[in-house]
Amino acid sequence: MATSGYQESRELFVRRWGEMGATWGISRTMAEIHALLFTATRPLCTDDVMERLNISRGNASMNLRQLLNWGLIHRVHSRDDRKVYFEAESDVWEMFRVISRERQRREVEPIIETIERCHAMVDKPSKTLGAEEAKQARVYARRLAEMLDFLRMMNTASNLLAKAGKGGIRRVLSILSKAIR
Amino acid sequence: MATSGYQESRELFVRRWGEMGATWGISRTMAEIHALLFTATRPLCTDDVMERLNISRGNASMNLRQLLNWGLIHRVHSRDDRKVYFEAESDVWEMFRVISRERQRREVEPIIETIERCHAMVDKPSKTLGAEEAKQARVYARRLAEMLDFLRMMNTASNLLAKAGKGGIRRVLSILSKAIR
DNA sequence: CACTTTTTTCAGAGCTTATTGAAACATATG
DNA sequence: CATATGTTTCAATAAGCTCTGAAAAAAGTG
Repeated sequence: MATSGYQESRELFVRRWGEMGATWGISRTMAEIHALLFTATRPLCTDDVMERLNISRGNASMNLRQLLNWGLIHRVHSRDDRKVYFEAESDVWEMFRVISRERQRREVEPIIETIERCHAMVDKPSKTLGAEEAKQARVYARRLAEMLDFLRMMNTASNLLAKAGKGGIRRVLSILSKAIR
Repeated sequence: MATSGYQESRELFVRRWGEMGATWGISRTMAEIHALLFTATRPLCTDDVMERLNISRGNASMNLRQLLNWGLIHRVHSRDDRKVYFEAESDVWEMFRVISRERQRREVEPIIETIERCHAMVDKPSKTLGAEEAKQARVYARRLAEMLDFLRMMNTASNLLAKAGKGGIRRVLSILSKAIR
């Protein structure tokens, strides 16, 4: 196949999206598959993905599953054959909502729980500590409390955004831009 | 040293913060050093960091420098000796501002540039494309445009927040929570 | 239910990234 | 400016993460 500007552009996008994913803690291949499906005009099957990205069946399967788990892509069944096809969420706002909700659930909420536990461990003044150490413990406890406060607020904000949907997010950003300057 | 609840709690926090960093594309050690300094009640020197985290001098030096580059920690000079001490930004809101600004600058802005380039490559209808492919290219171009629109808006929002500072962020979140429900 | 097609799993290979430790480089001191 | 103290660099190594490929499992078909 001759490389048209279209194909060339798409390849560039897929590669670059993969690199970005990598710096955000998403495996390069998973991000590439996502980019491939996001820029596809029809659902692709596992073999399509394998061929376009030059990856093994196992790798494709694993990463497709992860993308399904994230809710970033969906299964589509064809009438013609018995393969499973995949399709990405194409609305970028919805995509953002899904990602931020999932990261919140998987990574932020667990760290909040940990910090709560850490805070509980130093909450009541201990008799086993010297005066100096007790003072340090209080400073430490206050910082944890501030971090908790912050993370909980982010959690709330994220939930609100998730509820708000596309229109809501746009509205918020517009309010935001006026409210600040 | 007997492990007080304080020390135990702090170790847990440092470990957990490191793990979280890792899932967000920040090296475990860098995040651990950051947590250690964030929870410290006095500035620490390289040897303190090495000892507390059981890491080599080179590793400590490299990661401390990276944290300095991010603007998450600062050098402090002691009168007593000629060592350099390090201190973390202790205001979580400021910390968040720094991180989001840096990620924007390092990772989001470059991907915006790439997508602009990708979009330019398929902007004008090509004569080398068949009718079917031209149609696909148009769908693709539209998706890129939507993505660009979204990322630019995020960029704007992030810049606004950066300008707004702590008070501003709080205010925005409060507006946000009212504006949505 | 026997057979075909498609998908998933996972142990080992391969690759990327992080870490060490020692040498080179800075900087302060008398 | 010689020496001591502290910091950075970087090649070699280690650790961790990703990918492959083939075998097992699952799903579809007549």
